[in-house]
Amino acid sequence: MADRVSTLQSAGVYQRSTIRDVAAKADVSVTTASRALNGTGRMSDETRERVRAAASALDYRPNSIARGLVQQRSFTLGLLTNDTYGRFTLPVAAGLSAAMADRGVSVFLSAGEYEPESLKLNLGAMEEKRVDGLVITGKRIDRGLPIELPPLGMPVVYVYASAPEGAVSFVPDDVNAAKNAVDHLIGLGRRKIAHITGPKAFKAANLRAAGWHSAVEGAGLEPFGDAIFSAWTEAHGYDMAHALIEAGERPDAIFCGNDQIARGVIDAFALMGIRVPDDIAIVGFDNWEVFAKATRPPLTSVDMGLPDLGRSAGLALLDMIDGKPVEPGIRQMPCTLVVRQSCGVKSD
Amino acid sequence: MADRVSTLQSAGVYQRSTIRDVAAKADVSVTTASRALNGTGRMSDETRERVRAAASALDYRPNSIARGLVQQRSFTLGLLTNDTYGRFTLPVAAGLSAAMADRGVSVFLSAGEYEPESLKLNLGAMEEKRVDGLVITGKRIDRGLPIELPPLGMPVVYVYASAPEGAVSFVPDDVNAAKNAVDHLIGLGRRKIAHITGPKAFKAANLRAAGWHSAVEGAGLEPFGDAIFSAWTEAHGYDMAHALIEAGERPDAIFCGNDQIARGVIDAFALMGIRVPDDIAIVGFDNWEVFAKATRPPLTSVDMGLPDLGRSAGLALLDMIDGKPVEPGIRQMPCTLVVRQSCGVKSD
DNA sequence: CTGAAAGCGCTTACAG
DNA sequence: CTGAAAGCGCTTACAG
Repeated sequence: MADRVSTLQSAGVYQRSTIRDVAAKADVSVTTASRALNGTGRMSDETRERVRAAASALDYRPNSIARGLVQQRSFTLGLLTNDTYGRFTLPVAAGLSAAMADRGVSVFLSAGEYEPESLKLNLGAMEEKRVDGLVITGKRIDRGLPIELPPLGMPVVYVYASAPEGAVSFVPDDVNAAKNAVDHLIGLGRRKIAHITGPKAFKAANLRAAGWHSAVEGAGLEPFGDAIFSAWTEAHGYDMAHALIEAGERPDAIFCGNDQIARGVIDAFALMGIRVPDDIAIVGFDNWEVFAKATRPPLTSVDMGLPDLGRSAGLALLDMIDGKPVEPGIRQMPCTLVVRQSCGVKSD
Repeated sequence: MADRVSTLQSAGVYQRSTIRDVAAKADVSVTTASRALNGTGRMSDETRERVRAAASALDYRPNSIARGLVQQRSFTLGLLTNDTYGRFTLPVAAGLSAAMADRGVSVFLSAGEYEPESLKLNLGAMEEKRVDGLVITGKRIDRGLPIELPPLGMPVVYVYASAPEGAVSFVPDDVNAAKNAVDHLIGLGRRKIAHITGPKAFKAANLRAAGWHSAVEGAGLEPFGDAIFSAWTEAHGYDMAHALIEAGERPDAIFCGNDQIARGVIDAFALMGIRVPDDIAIVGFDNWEVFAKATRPPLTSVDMGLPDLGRSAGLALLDMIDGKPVEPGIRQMPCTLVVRQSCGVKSD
């Protein structure tokens, strides 16, 4: 049988070489070729090498569809997200997809709103593709899927989304992240630290407020007023900054629940002639660089390490797929504070 | 043979039903079951219905891996992007993935920098998965892949990236989008329209400048100075706004090459006491809502319709996969102007 | 150390 | 209108 040369281009059709071509060229059985290529079985180094050379000469690419059929694994994962906007999903997806690529696993993206209809469509597609597992991610840690997951017969992990009882999930450690950010301000000598954050209905807002509270009390200080629950927007940061200043006594620092609020606060202060950080230090949350780097001065902010969240979730999912025991529950992953100038750190 | 019930959960293993189970339950051959389910072949309505009922009772999901093996199609696409940041990619991916989901096609996401190493890794994975086609996207229309694509034997389309000669590619129609935006300003009575945009090295910046020029000249006006090439950042918008005002005569409108520049300009004007739009109208480009909605006043901006770009690219790719003739070349897709308040339109 | 054969779950000529 | 059989490209008991 003539080799099917992989670069052959007849009638626009590209014929890939198969393991049979490799076996024929190396003059071994298909069985041996398979084992040589996969590093399984025992055989002489010479044989293994001969097979590998043949594969390489033919530019052989194993067909993972065929492999998947017999091994009952597709080496694919599904990623479901409702964060069309991409603020959270793309970093998670990038970390996940990079970690998976190293292990020969590819990730199907299913972006869109979490509407029951489209969700079912996408889940159905992933079931038909026989994905080995599912990563479900969102844009807030207290909202999950709006539908009950049908019994899927595959492992699922949640990232930055609420998960049902007994599931494996990964979220940032909001409380400690907030605590560390506020500790940092305290370490820089700030004593009157206010907190402006998103809506009370968001769990993340409450956790960050708790971290703020705990840092302040841990240092033997009084919280500067109550946490101000508002909305996650610049406009609200702007308005709340005005309200805070008009209320009378000034804080010497504000820990903001996200970068957009921090941005609004800084803009308001600029127009009021309040200097950041000299008069009031500001720290944000998200480390969303288009915002954090664009404020004047650049914003110190908490980085949730979303790529790592995606990576960790993917690795846990792979373990589950391999049948290894994985502890259920919520994993709170550590965040890091990215220090820029808005917090008043001395530059060297 | 007993049906393998799809909800059976033995030793943690979930046994899906196969077409054999469906055939057995409907008391037909596997051949007939296949045809009934796919709507091919001719058979009595009664038979087809009986097969469908059996499939539904067993919660049968066709295994697209098995189907792919015989049909030599995987019903998957690969999406390659270097826009880790996600500004352009996620909208494109969402449009692509939604349009594909309706057709039973799933999309592999490969996000990361365009580093030759990781690119080869990802391409290799997609070849092994036997994707039916590839969508290559980026974050600027004049940069493509840093590696020569090996002969892949599969169709490729480019979106928001530069494409090799003879390829099929989709980009926004920057020239006309800019022209329309400036025409809008002219229609509102503005006569001295300046242009601040990104670096001269970016093709998009030159195209938008050309559109600005053409609109101004088309209306029999003089361009207000040369196009100001700068950088795509707020900081540069801010600085250029200062430079423009200090230079002497004021424009009555500025068309900005992106929303971040527009944001910087508006912020600078706010601090200078220049009123937008009363004194100077501003229009941006990208319609990136976190920016466009956060400026005071909200920003009128060009929307490139990225989801539609992804959608169109996917449909073209599907045609190519089906062997239909697809004209090579660059398709410039129309953009729309989203009117808010910064351009000075009268509110009703 | 190596190979012939069965089989993963489908589709599709081919035959009736 | 319906079915038996071959085959997509692999892996893996089983046998030697």
